[in-house]
Amino acid sequence: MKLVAIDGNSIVNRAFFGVRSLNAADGTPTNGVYGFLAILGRILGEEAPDALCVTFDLPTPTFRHKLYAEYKAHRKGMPEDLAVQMPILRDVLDAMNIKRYEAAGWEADDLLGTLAKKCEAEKVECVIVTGDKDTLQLVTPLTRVKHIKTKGGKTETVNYTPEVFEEEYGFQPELMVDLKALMGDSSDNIPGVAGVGEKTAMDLIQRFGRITEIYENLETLEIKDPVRNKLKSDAEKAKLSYELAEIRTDAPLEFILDECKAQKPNNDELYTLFTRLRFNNFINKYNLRPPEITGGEVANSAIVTHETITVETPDQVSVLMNAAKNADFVSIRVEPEFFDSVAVALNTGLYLLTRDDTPNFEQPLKVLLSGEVKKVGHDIKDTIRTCLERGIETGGWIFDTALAAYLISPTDSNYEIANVSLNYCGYAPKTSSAESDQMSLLSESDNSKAIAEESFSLLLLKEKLENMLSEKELSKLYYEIELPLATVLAEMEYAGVLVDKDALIEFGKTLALELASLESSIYDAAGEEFNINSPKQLGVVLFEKLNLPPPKKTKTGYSTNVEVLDKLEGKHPIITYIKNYRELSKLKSTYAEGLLKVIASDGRIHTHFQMTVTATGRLSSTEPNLQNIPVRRESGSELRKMFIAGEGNVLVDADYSQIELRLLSHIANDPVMIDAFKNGEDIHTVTASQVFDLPLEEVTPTHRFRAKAVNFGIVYGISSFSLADDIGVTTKEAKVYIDNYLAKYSGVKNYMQEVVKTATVQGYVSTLLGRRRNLPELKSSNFNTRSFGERVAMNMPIQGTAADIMKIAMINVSNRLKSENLAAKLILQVHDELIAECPESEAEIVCRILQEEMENAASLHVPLVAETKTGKSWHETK
DNA sequence: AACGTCACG
DNA sequence: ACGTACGTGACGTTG
Repeated sequence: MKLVAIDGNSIVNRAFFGVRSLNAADGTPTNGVYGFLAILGRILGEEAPDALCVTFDLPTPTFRHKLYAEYKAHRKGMPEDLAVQMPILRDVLDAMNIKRYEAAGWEADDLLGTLAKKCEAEKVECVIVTGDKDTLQLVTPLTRVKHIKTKGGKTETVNYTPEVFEEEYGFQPELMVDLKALMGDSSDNIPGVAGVGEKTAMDLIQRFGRITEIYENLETLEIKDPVRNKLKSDAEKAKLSYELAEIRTDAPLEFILDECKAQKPNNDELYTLFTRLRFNNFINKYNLRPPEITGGEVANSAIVTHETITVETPDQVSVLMNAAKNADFVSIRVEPEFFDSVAVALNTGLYLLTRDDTPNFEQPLKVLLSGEVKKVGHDIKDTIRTCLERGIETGGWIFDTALAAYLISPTDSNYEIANVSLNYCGYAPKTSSAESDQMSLLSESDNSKAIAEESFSLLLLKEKLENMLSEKELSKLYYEIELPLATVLAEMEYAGVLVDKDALIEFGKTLALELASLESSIYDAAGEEFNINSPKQLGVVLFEKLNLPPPKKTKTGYSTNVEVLDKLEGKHPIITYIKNYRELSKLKSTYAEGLLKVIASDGRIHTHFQMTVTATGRLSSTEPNLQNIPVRRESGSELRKMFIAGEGNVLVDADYSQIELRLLSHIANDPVMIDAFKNGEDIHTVTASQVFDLPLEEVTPTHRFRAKAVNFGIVYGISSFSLADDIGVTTKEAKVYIDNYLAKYSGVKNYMQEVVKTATVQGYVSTLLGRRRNLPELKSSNFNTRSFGERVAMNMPIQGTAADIMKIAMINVSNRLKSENLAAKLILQVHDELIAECPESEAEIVCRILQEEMENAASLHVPLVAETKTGKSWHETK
């Protein structure tokens, strides 16, 4: 029989300092709880105990040593960020059904001592898990102390058995109290004997044992007189220190081994907690399932029971269709893959239509998806795209719960129905997507049940989220930008981009040949064969075998990234080969081969634009990512020749010129910068002339290059170190540039200060259009975290406003193309660049539309400028 | 799954 | 003294 007793305070403290900053959805710090659970998992794996408990100090302890209360009072208080996590940890442990021990006025060490003693009495093995060494005095053959320490981000454990202890200290564990009595412990405010430190104390204990022995024979001991005198004058202190250091074993706790024995966690409570804390990996680890809806929880809703009615007769169909058409709105979920079932929730009931059960299924399905029925969906862009692919006309989408949840809190990690529902309505439906891994194992009826549950929860969510949007003044942004954009994006994805498949295959082959040749050159130069793609192996070859000087290290070893290689170039021929190899191998794997895999049967690539991913409001692109197709280097732009227009078509490419800096000038209301843009000047040259105090015509390319880096740096929330690193000057020099910049652009300086200040007070930043990002980081006690928050506060309004403006432009372009009956279609967006494909005959008008709509998407203190170009390939438009 | 690397704005 | 720019996604290696 084995009990593991965890020193809760000590372990959570260690976890708090060892785990990077983490936050729950509402910004509450959670890293201590997270780390605690990680350590707990590890312990359980190592020890496989029969029973488990955790001890805690109570928040307001009354000290048992009244005389020395002042010592304890000095003890450093817990950081606020950790203190708020303590009740959460208690809740988590309770939900896990793990026994907690705490007693007013008793410290964790005493509780552990008491537990250990009771175990001894029952001949139960006891493992004390702790992060400090105070409890080592408890070690016996039956009681072991598992000491956890963090070393360079990794946690190490030492198991103190009596043998291990004696090996390290040279005396028996029970003498630990005596040691402390002599040497003291500042962290526990044990005074000890003045002038006696660890060395002397160890020596005394090793030679003479107990302090009682030492004091009884003080005059005759073989020790130096100064030590003897110190011991003599602090005899009283030593005695008191002994009492302080001795862990008591008589705490009033009722230890019942059975209560500590392994019990199942409370699924519903733990799932709810972990979701709130955003501990998704623990949800998986403990196999937790979303709580199921019970009658009681939904009693307040319009639907008292959420029993699903399967629509099976023509009569039922027509009744439902009438109700749906006349309702203010319904909510809807469609089985995503085959559209084989659709669930509709109304205020009057929850209905399921399936291809198998519902007569003439396609007909009601089409009506429900059409503009005739006003409806709420979740991730409607996806549904709309599927409708387009299946030739189903669609419209009437008045709300998207995923988009709403994103606007309310854009930093959440996922917006699946179960999560959103749990966050905002307090329960989670059984979902189809959350169990996607087991999708194939789900029977058809389970799947249908899932979408029915989902549609039901959307109904509840809509009301809640709509209120929150309006509270946070996000409604305009939501209804005028995000919601209409979903349709535009669905159409863009559906249109896709044509690629020259044969050319791409050829490109891949050419790359393969060049790579093979580089590979043998590299092996020759290295004198051995190794995996060039492994940074680890490459590091060994470069810095150990070839003895090149390693300029930089990463956490795990040598850094071999391109900056490092640049510094090494010329020192050995292998470097150039490796740089070329890296460049080509990236092209081959990510682009040549990667893109080939996703060319659809129509010869086009249909990316997925994600609307709920970025913290700033930008889109992202996946499967494949078409927003990071190479362009900067020669070899990469080759690739853009393969992104082409269809037969008789051209690509029209429009991009904003310096949109972020223009927005900075506007938002900061900086007269110098605004002037520069109004006069149509080159902003980097102007900045160079400001920073280096030169007339415009004396600005050299180097000046301009550095000024450009400063401009970027300002937008990102600059630091002199990084700027220096970026442009290769000293930190000191970089600082001069920045100071000059801020002196000349005083509006910018002022804005940067103000935005951080306001964000700290409000807890969020926002764009011109009202998009928000919460910034719990600004309240962090950690310097790095806080600095990060400050940079984000400076950057998000700029990047985010640019994203908002581009979204407006996209909606307006899309509308114009339709209202002017053009065949042109938008096909891509790359943050500040918008690409359409159209018949050659439309090229001119489409250019004009793109330019006009992009430039007129917002009215600022400076003009917005968009430049357009036409070509048969993406390469030609550059 | 985490890391290092590198592609883009 | 800290550790260093904002926002993304994909790939290959490694533990």
